[in-house]
Amino acid sequence: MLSSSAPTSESLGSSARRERRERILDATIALASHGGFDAVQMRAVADRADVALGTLYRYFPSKIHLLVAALAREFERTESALGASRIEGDTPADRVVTVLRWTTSGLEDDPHLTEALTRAFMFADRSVATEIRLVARLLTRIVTNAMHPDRDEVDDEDVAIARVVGDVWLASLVGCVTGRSTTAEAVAHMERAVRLIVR
Amino acid sequence: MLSSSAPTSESLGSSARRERRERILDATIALASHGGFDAVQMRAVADRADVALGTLYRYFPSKIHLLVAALAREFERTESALGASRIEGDTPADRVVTVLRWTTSGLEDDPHLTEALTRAFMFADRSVATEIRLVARLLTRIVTNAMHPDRDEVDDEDVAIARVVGDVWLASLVGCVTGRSTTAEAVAHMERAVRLIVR
DNA sequence: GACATAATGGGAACACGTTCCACTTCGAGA
DNA sequence: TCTCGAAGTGGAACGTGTTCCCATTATGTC
Repeated sequence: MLSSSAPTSESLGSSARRERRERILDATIALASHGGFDAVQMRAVADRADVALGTLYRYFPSKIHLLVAALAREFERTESALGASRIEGDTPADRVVTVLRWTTSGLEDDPHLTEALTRAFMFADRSVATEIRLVARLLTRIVTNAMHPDRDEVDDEDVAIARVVGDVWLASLVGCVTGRSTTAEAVAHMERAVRLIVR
Repeated sequence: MLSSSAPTSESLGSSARRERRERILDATIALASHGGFDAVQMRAVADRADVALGTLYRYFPSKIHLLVAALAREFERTESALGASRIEGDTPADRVVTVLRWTTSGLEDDPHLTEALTRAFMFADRSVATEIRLVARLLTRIVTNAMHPDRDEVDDEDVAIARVVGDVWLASLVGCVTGRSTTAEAVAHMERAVRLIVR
């Protein structure tokens, strides 16, 4: 348990463990991408990642944990991709819209994946609180960063605004996934909401 | 199928059918209220409503349909309860906050029920679109009505605002259910959001 | 190198949502 | 009243998430 390397953050243990974890998440994304939430079957993930079912459950205690962890990894990648480039737009609202568009287009390229990750996020219960919080924090940070790319610190008000934007974003995703609205409608709704909220 | 009475709206058929439907929804609410989403087990619902499992599935093609239908019924009752009384508050924002508080307190009295209904709503997929749309419409109408209790017609802008409020409300519910925030925090967040959005 | 401990593999078993089927009951029209 | 089709009953059976068990393999210690 308390082995050598711990360069990142958590007690992820050895590199073999980390590799296996990555393999599992890769398999999850691949299956989700192909057939959505229902296609992410635990036995299929285990097969594809070349681990036993019991091992999969040792890494991720439920299908929801697994999918939310996959979502968190995607978000981390999105954030670092965004961090690298300047965000287009003159006003905070413009930049937020840009970021949301960018993120959303990434998602609409892969509707199955979006469906799987969104539904997992929405279906999660308290036992997934840690992972959920991680995702929520990432989302808020992405938005506040779009609002004030230069600032390192943001005030309370900005966080509240960013959370509202995040709420609308999630609700819009749910709207798409549940077939209540098309992607275009969802994007339009988000834009309108941002113009209402951010200034 | 095309029997006698159809006094309300849909093709609900005979009164025996309607009674059975009500009994099923009652059983659903009772079980959800007691033990949340997981306690709403189809066999248990069928037992409690005194119908066979197959009959239950004839009325509601899945657990999610069942729970979303129950949510819709609760919303309809909420709306008619609200419609009866004047809403306190001098400004649109105040009235919206009042309504949300009222609705939310109703829900927080019964956290299990809230959890069950919220998770069902969030987990729904396209096949539940009809019921989902019904709930969304009710929610929007409740908010727009709070904004303009006197008006019968509302403009496009108001609907957009109401939808954002609804989004925040749903996201806040999810936040509670997933243990990301306490009820008090959720209410505070909603209030702040409404002040930002409605004027 | 031998050992203790933890991690993994393989697979059976269980729970609950869902489907299916054979049989019975109900209700409306001849 | 009789008949026929629709609706309901009871229960078996299937799929998938989840748990459990134990033999096997890695990992770190002496």
